[in-house]
Amino acid sequence: MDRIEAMRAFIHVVQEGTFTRAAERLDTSPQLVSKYVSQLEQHLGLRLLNRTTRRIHLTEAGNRYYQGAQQVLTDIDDMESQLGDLHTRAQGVLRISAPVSFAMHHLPPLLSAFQKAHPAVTIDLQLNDRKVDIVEEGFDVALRIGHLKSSSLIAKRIAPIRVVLCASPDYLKQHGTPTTPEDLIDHHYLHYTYMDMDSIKPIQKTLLSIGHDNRGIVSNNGDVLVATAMEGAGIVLQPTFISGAAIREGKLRIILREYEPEPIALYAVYAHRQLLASKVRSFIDFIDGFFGDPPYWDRFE
Amino acid sequence: MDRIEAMRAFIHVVQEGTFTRAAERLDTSPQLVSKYVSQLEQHLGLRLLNRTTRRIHLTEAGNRYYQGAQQVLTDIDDMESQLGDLHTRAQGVLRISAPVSFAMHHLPPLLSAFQKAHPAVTIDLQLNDRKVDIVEEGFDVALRIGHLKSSSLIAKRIAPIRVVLCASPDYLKQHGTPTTPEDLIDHHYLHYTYMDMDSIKPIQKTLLSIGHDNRGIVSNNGDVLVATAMEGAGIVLQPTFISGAAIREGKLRIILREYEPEPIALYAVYAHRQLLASKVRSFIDFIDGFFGDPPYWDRFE
DNA sequence: GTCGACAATCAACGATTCGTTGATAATAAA
DNA sequence: TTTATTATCAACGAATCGTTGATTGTCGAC
Repeated sequence: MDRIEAMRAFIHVVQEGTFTRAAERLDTSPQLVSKYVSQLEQHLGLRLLNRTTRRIHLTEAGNRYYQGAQQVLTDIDDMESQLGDLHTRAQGVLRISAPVSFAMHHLPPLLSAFQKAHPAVTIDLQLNDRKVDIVEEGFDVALRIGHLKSSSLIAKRIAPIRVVLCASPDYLKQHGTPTTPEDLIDHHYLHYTYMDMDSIKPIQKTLLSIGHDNRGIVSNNGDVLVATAMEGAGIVLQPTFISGAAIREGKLRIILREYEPEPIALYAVYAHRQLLASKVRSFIDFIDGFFGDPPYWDRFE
Repeated sequence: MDRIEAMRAFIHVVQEGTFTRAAERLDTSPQLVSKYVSQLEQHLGLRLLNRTTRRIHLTEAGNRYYQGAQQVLTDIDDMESQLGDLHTRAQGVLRISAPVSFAMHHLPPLLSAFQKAHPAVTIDLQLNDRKVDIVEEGFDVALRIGHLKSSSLIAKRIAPIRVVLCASPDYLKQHGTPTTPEDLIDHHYLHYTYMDMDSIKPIQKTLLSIGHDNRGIVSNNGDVLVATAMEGAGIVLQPTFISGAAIREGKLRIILREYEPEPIALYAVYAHRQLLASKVRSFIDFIDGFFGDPPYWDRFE
């Protein structure tokens, strides 16, 4: 028995004064209304209505139940309509996890525009380069860069991420421009410790061997490495969303372009495809296409 | 879908942190709990829980719904347990309709005793000799005297009601004691206007003819007629619950005893047999047998 | 009074849903 | 890796739901 429907039926009977009219209101049959009320009485173990075929009178218990049930139903309706708003309008707190460097370079304009479009959404942006568990840590959505292994999560591809080798013109003039991966052996390499090596296989071996030589600089922050490369300290392998501006301005130059690995991608990762809160859905829609195709940071040539 | 059960399932999942433990608590299967929560989400149109196979986290919507649902469920439980009390303990207002004379003569001791046995019951006793509609006028129980025609109401027989012809010894000495119904023609008859003539057929004809002669007194109150008969004003046909005391004391003498009509009865009439509020059930049980068998007012010989 | 109209309930019948069982996918622990 | 645990899916029989037609009881009109 659906107690809520039964309560609704009972309340309508009381208000309309008759089973038949209540049934019309509820758009069902008098028989069903009668059944509901009977079941309700059975469940409660006492009579709610004294009824002849013509008229209806509330029992004392019925009177109390009527008031209580009315309250309960309005509570439920209020609650659900409130949730309905949550569903249709984007509102509430949107918790986002994102990689540090990418967020610092490219999220501010997006966040600003999104906030303007959805004023009722409060954004909580947590920057972190480790792989967070979005369910465990309560994130609505996480931005991730790389090749994602399959999981129960949904990963929507937002933009391609090119990773290029580059160095400053000064450095290249001084040490020569490599034309094959093997040429890299003689160079300074600015090594990024979090780099996902799976995604750049073609030149992986060479770079690793360089890394082992410890000739160069190691950091877990790409921005520092790129800036250092601009100073002429060596060759750096970094995504173009960091190095793109310097390349466009001529402060860095791409090398071994024909060995550039297949682009990896930026993904928006979230927990499910259906029954998504509107704030999440809106954010995914918003970020998808925001950066252009190709993304604006890749327009340096 | 039973939304209430679904809400209960959801709440237990949140509290226990796991579908399986919630299922144990609810004494059902994890599959069913999962189904319930899914249905709830489907109904609301949004996700309440972010779940991996190992852990569970509340969505923002889920958090709100959790609090609301918890409130709703406790409200319902409170309401129902309150009604449960109403059902098991006798309490509340008990509205009784009763015939005027019977109530004045024989209800006070019963009411007093009942009140002592069920202190939480407030009695509202309405005296009325017309046939009230207990549903229409909101009575819990009506006491009625007579032969009841069948109806949708339940009528429980409480006691036999003997109706006897009697007169004072003085009157009989003066006018003679009738030995056949035909003898009554020459007598004064104290006529009760509400008397149910169907129940006293054997002497009905004679009495009616006397009534038409208008020789005697007419009243709608049996007590007045009996008291008048005790003064020697004539013959009266009244139930023994009025005349019994006078007969026992020798102030009235029964006549035409062999023509005494079949006893009619006192009935407790109420609306239904099942799902009776405890106060009504208690009262019916209480009055049944209270007057003895035969009733104490008939113990005059 | 007798008849007709209306209201609630009862009975019975498909169609649907419910709740169980077994299997599957995914993750954490060992 | 393997094992154990967890949530979900699929499918089946059983129970319930909601409809239809008939029944009972009550009111109003002639």
